Amino acid sequence: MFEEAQTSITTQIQSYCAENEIPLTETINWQPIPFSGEWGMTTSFFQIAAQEARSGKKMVVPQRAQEIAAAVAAHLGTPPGFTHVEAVRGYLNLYFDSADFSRKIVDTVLAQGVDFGRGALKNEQVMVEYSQPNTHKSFHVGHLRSAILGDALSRILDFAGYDVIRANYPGDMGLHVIKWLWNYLKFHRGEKPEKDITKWMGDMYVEANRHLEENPELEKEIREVYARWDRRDPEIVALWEETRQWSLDGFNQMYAELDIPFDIYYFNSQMEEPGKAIVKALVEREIALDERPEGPVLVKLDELLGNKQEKYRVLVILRSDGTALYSTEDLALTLKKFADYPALKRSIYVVDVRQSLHFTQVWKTMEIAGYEEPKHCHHIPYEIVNLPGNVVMASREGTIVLLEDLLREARQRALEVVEEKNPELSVDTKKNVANAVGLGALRFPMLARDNAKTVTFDWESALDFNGQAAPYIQYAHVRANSILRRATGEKFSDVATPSHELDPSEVQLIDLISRLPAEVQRAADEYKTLQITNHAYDLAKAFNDFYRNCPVIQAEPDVRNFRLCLVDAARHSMANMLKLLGIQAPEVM
RNA sequence: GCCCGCGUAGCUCAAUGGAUAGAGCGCCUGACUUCGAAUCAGUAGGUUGGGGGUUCGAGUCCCUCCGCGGGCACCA
Repeated sequence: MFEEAQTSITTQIQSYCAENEIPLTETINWQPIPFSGEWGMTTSFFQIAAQEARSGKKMVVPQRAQEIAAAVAAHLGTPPGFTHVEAVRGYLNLYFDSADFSRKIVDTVLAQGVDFGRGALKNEQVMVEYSQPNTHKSFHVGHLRSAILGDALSRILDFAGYDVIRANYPGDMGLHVIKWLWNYLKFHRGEKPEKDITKWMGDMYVEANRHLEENPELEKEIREVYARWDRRDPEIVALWEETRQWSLDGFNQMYAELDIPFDIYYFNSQMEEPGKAIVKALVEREIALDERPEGPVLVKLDELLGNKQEKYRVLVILRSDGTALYSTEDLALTLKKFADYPALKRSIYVVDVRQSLHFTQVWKTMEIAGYEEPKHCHHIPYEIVNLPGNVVMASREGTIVLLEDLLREARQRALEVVEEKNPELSVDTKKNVANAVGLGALRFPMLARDNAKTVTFDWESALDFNGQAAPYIQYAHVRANSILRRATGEKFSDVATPSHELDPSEVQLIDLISRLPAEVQRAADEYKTLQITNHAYDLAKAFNDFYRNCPVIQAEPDVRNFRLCLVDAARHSMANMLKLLGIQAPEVM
C-alpha cells in the first residue's frame, strides 16, 4: 500500500550505492519490521556485502552489511513520512509516521468497503474445475474438500482480479454407473427414492458391489450392460437418464446449502465420443498403439520420449472392448474447455493428489500430439480426507461420513451453543446463526491447511468451535459490529489523523489490515487458501487484542472518532476475508 | 523396484532463504458492576526425523539415510 514510499527510498539507496561504488543487487526487497511493536519497513545489505566479498575484498560479511546499512541510514536522514531510521545488525529499518499512515489505511478501507482488498482487473480468464462428484454414489466428507477448496480458490481468484469460470465435472458414466444400473435392473426395477436421495443412491452402489463380490461370475452381466450402453440401447439410456438426474438433484441441494455455485457443467458421458475420436487420431498417427481385441489402446510414453528410466509410464486410453475410460474423456475435456471459452488463459483442475500421474500422462500425450492446450492446464493436487487410524473414506467399504449427516450434526451442535450463549435471540436468528457457525466450522479446517496435508476427520474436532476456527473470527466480527451499533446515527466516517499516541495493538491491527490486499494476491498466485485463513485469524486476534486494550465508546471525542473508524475498517476486513472463504459473517451470534 | 508427498512443542498445525521457530488444543493459575467471557492474561512445553553440503544466513535449497502415506497397463 506504500509503493510510492518504497520506490522513492529504493531509488535513493540505489543512487547512493552507485555514487559510492557499492555493487547493487537487482532489486531491494522490503519487508515489515519484526519485533518492533512499531510500524515500518526493512531491508538488509547482506547480499550486497556478500557480493563485495566475492569480488575479492577481504571482509566479514555481517560487519560490512552493518557498515553499509549505517552509511545508507546516515545518507537518508529522516525522509518525509517517516519518524526515524536505524541500522541494526545489517538491516536498515525505516519507521513510518504512524498517525499519517493509519489515517491513510483506514480511509482507504472505508472508501472501498466490501471491495477493500480487491485486485485490479487482470483481463485474464481462468477456469477452475472442482467437485467432480460421481453420480450413483454417495457424497461424503472426502468429496467435500475439493468442493470447498475449489469454491474458495474461485472466490480468491475472482477477488484478486481474474475472470473466473467455475466448472463441475460429474462422473455420470463409467464402471460404477454400469454396476449400479445392473443392480437396479436385476433387483430393484421400478423403485424410486423417497427422501435422502444421495444416501439411497450410495446404498444401492454398495449393494451392487456386494453382489459382485459374492458372485464374481456376474462380471459377464456387467460387461453386457456396458455393451448395451455403448450401442445406446434405449432402455439403458432412459434408465440412466432418469437415475442420473436423481443424483444430480441431490448434489444440487447440497451445493445450494453450502453456497457453492457453478457456471458450467461438463459430464463424463459427453466426453466419450469426442474422446474416442481423439484416440482414433492418435492411433492413426502412431502415437497410440491399438492392441485390440487382445489388449487395450495405449500410449507408451517413456518409449515415445526415449526415456531410459520409467517416468511417464504407459497410459491406457481405451478399453479392449472399445468402451471409454476416464483418460479417454479427459483427453476430450482438455480441448473442450478451451473451445467453449476462446479467451481462456488457464485451466485449473482441483483434484486429489492420487491423480497426479494421470494428469501428467494425459497432458504429456497431448503435447506429443502437438496440442497447445496442455501448456495452460494446471493440476492443483490436494491430499485426501481420512478417518482416524489412516482409514481412507471409500463408498464401497462403507467407511464414510455422509455429508448430510455432518451438516445436520454441525448445525445442531451450533444451535445448542447459541442457545447457551445467547438465549434471548429470536428463534429465526438463532437458526441463522447456527447455520453460519456450523457451516463455517466445517469449511475452515479444510481451508486452514496446506493443500499437501492430509485432513483427518473426527467428529469431536469437526464440531469443536473453539480456538483457531471460524467462530473465533466470526465472534470478533460480531464484537466490532456491536461497538458500531452503539454509535449508529453518529457520523464517524470522516477519518481524521489520530491525535493520540497509537496503542501498539492499534498499530498491529492497522498493519494487518494494510497487508490484506497483498495476501489476496499471494493466495491467488499460489493457489493457497491457507494464506487467507491465516490472515483472517491474525486479524481477528489483533482485533480482540485491540478490543481489550482500547476503549472506543468511552474514549475522548477525537480518539473515539478515530477508533470507530478503525473498528469499521477491521469489520470490513474480517468480513471480506470470511467471504473469500465462503464463510458467513453474522451480525450477532 | 521406480516416482511423488509428508516428518516442526504431548496433540493438530503455522512460519517469501533473513533478526528471537509461532498459534490453537490439552495441563495448571487468574480476569465478567467495565464497548458481548464463543473473549483475554499468565505458566510450562523445541538438538525443526538423523547425517552431510550450498550460503553472509537453512525448518525452508541440494545430497544421503530412516519413518509414514500415496501412485505406478484396460477404477475414477
